[in-house]
Amino acid sequence: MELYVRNTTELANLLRDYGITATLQRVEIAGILLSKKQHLSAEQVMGKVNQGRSIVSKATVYNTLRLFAKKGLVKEVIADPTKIFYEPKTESHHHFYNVDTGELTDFNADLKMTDIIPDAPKGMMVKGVDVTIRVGAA
Amino acid sequence: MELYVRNTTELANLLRDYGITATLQRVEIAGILLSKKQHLSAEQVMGKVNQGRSIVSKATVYNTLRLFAKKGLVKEVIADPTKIFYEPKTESHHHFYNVDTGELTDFNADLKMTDIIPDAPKGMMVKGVDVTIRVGAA
DNA sequence: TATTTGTTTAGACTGTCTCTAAATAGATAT
DNA sequence: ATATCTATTTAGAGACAGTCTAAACAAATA
Repeated sequence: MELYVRNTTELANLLRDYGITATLQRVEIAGILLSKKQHLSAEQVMGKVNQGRSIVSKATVYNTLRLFAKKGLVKEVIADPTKIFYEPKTESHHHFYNVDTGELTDFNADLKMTDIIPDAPKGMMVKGVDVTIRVGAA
Repeated sequence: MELYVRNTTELANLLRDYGITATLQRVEIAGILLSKKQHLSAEQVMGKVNQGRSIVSKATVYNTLRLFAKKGLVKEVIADPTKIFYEPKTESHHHFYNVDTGELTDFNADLKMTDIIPDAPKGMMVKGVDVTIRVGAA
């Protein structure tokens, strides 16, 4: 599964690999978000996908990002209390969150966080571990 | 600094210890949130503080919780993408977040997370480390 | 061609949270 | 005490991310 894809057919195949029907709008959105390591909010995707022309509606942007996250193609980052960020799902990494600017930056998890976390409550399954390091002006 | 305080004068003193001017409204809110280990949203605090009668306005609830967090008396929990939760600031612990129900539960950090995290970016200071374990129906 | 199923859409709507400008309360000076 | 200044609270308007609805559209199948 190749991330950071640009080509339309490759993108369509990638979507199918994740069980997502490829449509024009979905390919457009995937093309933007998966082009490189980045964290984009729904409104940022909205802006980039509709540069000038209007291709994808707001509802579709929100629905599509949610769908991508549910299918495991992208990851939601919950760190900014005002909005969700989306990022390509790459190797295990976590985030610095700058509380002054709202900026997100990655750091690699050399030590697997899963090694040090407790078991999930009975009947529950661990869906993921998110580590956020809040940073700010010293 | 005694958390889980109920008594009004103790609460007022606690607020002063944290550099917060004690007012009727602030003491009411502190009394609710600091009474025990719990995670409350602003709207939940709003509901509890105004049982029947109306004592504290919405604006004051939001402003006060933000003030408490800034002064270090309570902690903001960013895990639910739709709202902020507030909790008494106790020993280092982290959270299970049930993605199906939105429920938060604590787990103790026997291993200090600060031991395994990388340095903050240049000129930045680490304000805190939050670990959220997303769980859901198996 | 008709039917079914899935996707997209504009725009209304919701819920959390913030802002504003006025009223109130508390503290300080005279 | 009384006047003055500063901090706090307030109702209500407003901002903004995100969701919902019901209709239009597209694609696949009968």
